[in-house]
Order: sequence, then C-alpha cells, then structure tokens
Amino acid sequence: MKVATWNVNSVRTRLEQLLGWLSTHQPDVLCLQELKCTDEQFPALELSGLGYHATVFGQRSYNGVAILSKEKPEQVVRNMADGDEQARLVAARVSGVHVVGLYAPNGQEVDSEAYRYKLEWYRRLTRFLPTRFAPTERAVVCGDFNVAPTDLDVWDPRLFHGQTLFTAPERAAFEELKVACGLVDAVRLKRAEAGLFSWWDYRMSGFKKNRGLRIDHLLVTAPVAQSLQDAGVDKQAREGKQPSDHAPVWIEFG
DNA sequence: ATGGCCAATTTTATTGGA
Repeated sequence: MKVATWNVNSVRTRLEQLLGWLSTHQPDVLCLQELKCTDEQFPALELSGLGYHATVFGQRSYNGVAILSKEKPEQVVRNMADGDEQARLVAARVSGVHVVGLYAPNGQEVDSEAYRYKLEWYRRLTRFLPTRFAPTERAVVCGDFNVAPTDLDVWDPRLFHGQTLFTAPERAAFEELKVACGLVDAVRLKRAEAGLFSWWDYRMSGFKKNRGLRIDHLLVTAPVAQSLQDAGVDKQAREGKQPSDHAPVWIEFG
C-alpha cells in the first residue's frame, strides 16, 4: 500500500500537476493540504476521472485538507469535534487502515497568538488520536506538521535556532504526540541522511540551493512500521513548472 | 552583485505562508 502526503498550496492552481502526479505514481491514498478552496470549488470530478474518491474538508481562502483514495473511505471525520473553525484535519479508514490527514498551524511569530494556538492544537491532537485508533492497529497520520523535528531537518540549524517551526516547545509537542499515540517517523526509518527536505522557500533560490526544511511527515503505528518497504520525498514535483513550495512525501508498506 | 516568492482576497495593497 502506497500512502503519500502533499501540501499543494492551492489545489485549483495546482490541478494539472496533481493529476499528473497521481497518474504517474498511483498512490492508494494521497492526503492533501492547503486546498485554499471550499468544498464546492474542489475539483472532485477531475479526480474521480482518475479513479479517486475525494474526502474533502475545504475552507474559503486558506487551509483545507482532503484524503484521496482508490478505495472507498469509511468512518470519515472532519476536525476534532471541539469547535475549531479552521479546516485542518480529516480522518477516514481506507482498506482497513486508519488515515489522518492534517495541516498543523504555522505559528507565525514565537509568542504570538498564532504560536499559542499552534501549541494548543498539538495538545488537542495528542488527546484526539487515541480516540481514533490504538497503537496496535494500522494507522498513518500524515500531513504538513509545520515542525522540523531535529537538526537534520533544517538546512542551517544555527540560523533556525529559536525560529518558528524549530523552537523547543514545538519540537517537544511533536515528540509528545509520537510517544502518546504510539507513532514513529516512517520516512526516517528508511532515510537517515541530512539534506532531506519537503519544503523549500520560493525566495532566494531556496530549492536550487537545497535550503529547505523537513516539515511534512508520515507518522505510523508499529504494525505499519514493521511492514515498511520504502519511503521518500519526490523532489521532482518541486522542479517543474509552477510548483507548490512543498514536495510530496510517501511511504510503501504492507 | 550571478539575484528578485506565491496565492487568495481585502485587488494595484494586504495577509498568510514557513
């Protein structure tokens, strides 16, 4: 089973690239973030033409997440049922695997309202996930976590010291999430090298110089980790015409 | 000096992204 996650930075602007990527890579599941459109604006027809169900949780202008799946999704949930107005999480069960697609808050500036919202969102997520699955079940929690977990995941750790996405509280929240929910970072089980990123700044030739961050992750429970076959980042998708600033990240297991 | 961001909306600036 192949599961991927991709922050597309507007699904309508990126539709051609998305359809091309799906045709080439044929994932069983693709979680999308930053749709930047409403449910009505989502290109469900085009995706169904490629054989994908679309479980959409859209929002006007910003945010918005979706799960694309070849098999029909079951047990669909949107957000964490606690009154959050931002569309940042969608969950479903696909072919017996629990899938959670999420777009964590960015946090903007340290100690801002957005930063506090981000940390609180992580605490809520840590409480929510155990209501969806047990660590003994097959589960994939993936998306744009907006956290670079270790020094290996930023192109210049000294430069990013104390910056949003890389502060100690954010990294601690990410670690606590993994421990509390029985999850491991699947990509790091297969790719231990430095310089492996999933996002590059549009500015200052960030991609060309490989000045990036690894902030898009696939966290998996032990049954998935034990059957993990391969994992990686598709940098090719970041090279083409009018790319998202994020590349797709994927795993294969089972 | 060998570079310059992008998308949506509030649209000819502003906001958010990371």
